[in-house]
Order: sequence, then structure tokens, then C-alpha cells
Amino acid sequence: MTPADLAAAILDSTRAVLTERGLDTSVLPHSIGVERPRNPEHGDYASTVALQVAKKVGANPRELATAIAGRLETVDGVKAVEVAGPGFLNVRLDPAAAGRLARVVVEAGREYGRSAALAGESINLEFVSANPTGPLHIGGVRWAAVGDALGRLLRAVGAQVGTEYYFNDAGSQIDRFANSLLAAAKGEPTPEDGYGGGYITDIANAVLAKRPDALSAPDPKEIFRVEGIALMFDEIKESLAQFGVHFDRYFNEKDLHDQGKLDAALARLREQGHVYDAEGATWLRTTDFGDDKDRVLRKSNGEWTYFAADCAYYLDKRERGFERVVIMLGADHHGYIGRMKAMSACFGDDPKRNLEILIGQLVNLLREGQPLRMSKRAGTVVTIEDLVEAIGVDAARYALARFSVDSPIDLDLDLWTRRSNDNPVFYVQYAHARIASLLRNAAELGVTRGDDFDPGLLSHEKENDLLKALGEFPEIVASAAELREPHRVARYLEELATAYHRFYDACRVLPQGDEEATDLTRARLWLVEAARTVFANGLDLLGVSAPERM
RNA sequence: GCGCUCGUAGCUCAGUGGAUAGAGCAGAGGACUUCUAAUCCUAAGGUCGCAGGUUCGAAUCCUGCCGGGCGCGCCA
Repeated sequence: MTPADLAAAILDSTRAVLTERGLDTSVLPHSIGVERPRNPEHGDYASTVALQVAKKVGANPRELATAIAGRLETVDGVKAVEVAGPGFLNVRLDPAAAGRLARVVVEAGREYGRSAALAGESINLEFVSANPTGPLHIGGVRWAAVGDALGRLLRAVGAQVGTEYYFNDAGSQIDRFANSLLAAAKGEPTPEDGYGGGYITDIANAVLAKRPDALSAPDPKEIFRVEGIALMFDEIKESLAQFGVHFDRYFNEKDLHDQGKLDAALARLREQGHVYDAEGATWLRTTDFGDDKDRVLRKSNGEWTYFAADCAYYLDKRERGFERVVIMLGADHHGYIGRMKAMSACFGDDPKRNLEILIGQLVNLLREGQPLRMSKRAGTVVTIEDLVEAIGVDAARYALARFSVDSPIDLDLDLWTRRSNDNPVFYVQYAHARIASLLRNAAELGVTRGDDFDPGLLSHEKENDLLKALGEFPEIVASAAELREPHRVARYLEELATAYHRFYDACRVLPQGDEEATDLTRARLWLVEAARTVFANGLDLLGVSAPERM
């Protein structure tokens, strides 16, 4: 019996009790969950459904709980139900019913944890979106790790997902980049407002290698612009690929201009009645929908604003069939939320459903407890490559994905390279490697788990705890996807690793010395394989490897 | 000034209105002739920033205040 099965049984029992009494069953939610109480006296699972429902139907919660308990106790697999406190339902499962979960997990294999929780949703996920004026810095890398994990999560629960990287290769940032390259190629100092750092010299030299005539050409700056961007972007894409991140689409802002999408968006907004002209410029009345000031779409000099391109890009995503547009931005851009939400409403969309903007706090890096001060100008930026070189892809992805994006994080580079329990990624990976090792030993001994096992044998306290943790995985995946919070998967895996290590410590799996394999050996091999499956599936959702050996 | 966001153990952080608020690290004590000790066990550590409010029940929701971070261009 899985937690989902139990929750469904509790809901059924509650509905039956309400019906029996002629009470309104429409107050019941479509689905409920069960909790896993920390205190073992509170049973294997607990439900608060009686507390939630009692008031709405005018019943006494404790008495209602008692009636539900009476029905629930007759359900196959339920061993006992107690009513506690104001009306908690504390459920104990039959050990065999709990143990059968091992089979469910093993047979589902790579599918275990996947569901149809968000089936039918079409979601566009935009993240990183750094312009190709330099290597990816640490903030962008956080989004690469979190965004990619979120994409994997959303797909795992049945959503249609398109991941995108938006960039532009025109405009003043790129201009400064081109000027900096040109100066470096001529051996001149970095221009005012230019980009410093060693990578500029590297790229300038690479351009010269490719186009030896660049400096004597009619328009050297244009050559450095075009070739420099191409080289820089290749480097970014290569870094992302090594980081395990692939985008479905790299979207160039220029395409919006070339295809007349800005005019089309403006026309659409005008139709909707939210556009006006004033002071020679064209404005979007975002204040109609809560923004603190109206925004210019086309400047008085006839040029489009960046915001106008944002509008066109949003509309383009929607017209490509994405019902939900999710954009991940750094905290320094949170001021855009108001205008973006209002823009969505100006198109006639529901900004709550159609547009989600996720704001991620910044990342500080520490080395030996001291903050690494970063400056793009001085070229002392910590790049994706620096990070991977310092701590490796697995640790980097895990470290950046294990925290809520709401909290600014301090990453201690020394900690994440340590091969010890300080380091959560090793703690989780070690659990997987330990299982892999155990399974290799089993194969060597010629012990196999067989086609079937007696689930009632998995009745040790630590086996029960492990089974319960394994049972939670699908719900964790679904909630992490729905809440757009991949860090929940990492935290869950850490708990699962604790449950596994405790089980391993308390329960011998393989026979020792001359002992023969027993039914318990086989049952435990099913459990161990189930645990291996969940570690592998969970780590895969984070884009972190599940090593066979460490 | 206005807006957003955060404030939980010495440190780094979990905690989608539920029971006695958790984990790791640091510090104290214990378990290795190992199915990988990169592990496990025990004890200790808290006015959940402060004050009100809603609720049977608040770290969680609402209001105000205090403190930190960030943002408030016809820049990109």
C-alpha cells in the first residue's frame, strides 16, 4: 500500500461517513495527502481530514474522526487506526502491506516517481538568458542548475516543457563588448565602460586567429562584434553542455525584430485598449493592472524599448501554445515583476495563471570562510568553469539546487570539495554507491532476490522507516514540480540517505560466512533495490550522477 | 520615501495552517577483524526578529514596527 492508496482510502471513508449522515460531501477536497508523523507513537501515517472537514459540516471533529476510523480499519492493509488529540487519525499499516511497496518501486524502475500530476500543462521555461558578453557568472549558473532541474521535474509529472535561453546580440552591452575586443586586439587599454578580464584578450586573439585581416578590414569593430559573439556564445553553450544543461531553444531577440513581432505585439496591445501616445513616445498603460508607472514601448526617437521586445517575446511564447510562461530572474531584476504581470494582463491573459516569474537570490562564494568579491569590470568574476573546476559538476549542481531560491546562499568552496559528511552531495551519492557495492557482492555470492518475496518479513523498525521514505517520493516530486521548488528533491534525498544508512547499520542483508541466503535475505534485496531505484531517479532529476563506486 | 524579499540552534539551512519546531556542521561522549566508518548511536543546544490579529490550532495567513539584501530610467 502506497501513501497515495491510503490517502484515497481515507477520503473514501470520510465520504462514506458524511453520506451516511446526510451531510454535504462537496466540502471534501478532490484529493488529500497523508502526513508522516515524526513521533512513532502517532502511527505510520496521519491524516487531519476530520479536523479540516468537521467545521464545514458542523460536526464534532473528534467524533467525526472516530466514525472515519471505524470504516478505515476495515480497509485491507490497514492494521489499526487511532483517534488522537482534537481529531487526528493515526494509521498503522499491516507490515506486509507496507513491505509490498518494495515490489511496486522495483517494478516501476525508472518510472517510479513519475506521474501525471501536471499532465496536459504546457510550460515554457526560460532561464539563464545571459547575453554573450562574457562567460557565465555564478548567478547564471544557479539558474542553470535550478532551471534545468525544474525542467526535468515538470517533465517527470507529465507537463509539456520547452526550455529557452533568450539573448540579444545587438545593443549597447554588445557594443561595449566589441569595443573592448577591438582595444585588446590593438593592445590598447580597456575602454571606459568596457569589459576587462583575461577572457577579453583570449577572445580577441581567437578572432584574430580566425580573421587575420580583422584589424585592416574596412569595419574592424563589426568583425570583432560578429566573431566575438559567436566565439563567446559557443563557449557558453559548451560550458552549459559540460554542466549537463541543454536548452530546447536559443532565442535571439533579433528574430523578434526581423519578423515584425514587435509591431504585431504593439497592434495587439492597442486593440486591447491599453496603449497611448504621449510626449512623442508610445506607452503601455501598465498602471491599469497594478504597475506603479506606465512603461514606454517605443521611444520618442522611434526606437523600441527592451520592454517592447519582452512583450513580443511573451506573446510569441503564448502563440506557440505555451499556456504557462515561466521566467527565472535574479533578485536584481525583481522590479520587473510588476510591469511583466501587467503586460500579461494587457494582452488579456490571466497573469496569475499564464505568467510566473521566479526570483532567485544571489550567490556568494566563500573560500576558507572569506567571501570572494566579484567584479565583472575587474574581471574577477567567478564563472561556471571556475566553479566546475573547483568543486566538480555534481557538487556544483547539487549545491546550487539544494537551497530555496528565496534565500541568498553562501557556498563555501572548501566545504563542497570535502569528501565527508559535511558535504550533502557525497552523503547522498555514498548511499547509492554503498547499495551498488552491496548488489555487486550479492551477485558474486550468487544470491538473487528472485521473482517474489514475503513482504511481511520487512518488519524491522528501520525497514519500516525506509519503506515510508521510499513511499513519499512520488508526492515529493509532484509537489516540487507544482511549487517550482527543486530543492525539495535534494532535501528529500538527504532524508532518504539517512533512512538508508540507518537501515544498513541495523539490518544485515547478505549472508555471512557459511550462512545460507534466507527469505529475509531476498526480501531485503528487494528493499535495497527499491532504495537504489529512488536514489538514481531522484539524483537524475537534479542532473547529478548516481555513482556505482566512490 | 515607495515596492519586493528575507529574518528559525554557535554556523549553513529545511519546514505546501496541525501534535513535543527539524537536519547537517561545529563542540561533548561512544560504535570499525566494514555486506564501503564518506557511516551509525547518545546527550547538549530555540523568546521561530518584536508586538498585535484571524483560527479549535500560527514558524506558516493578516496588520504594524525593527533589522539585512535588492529594486525603483524614453538603460540593456
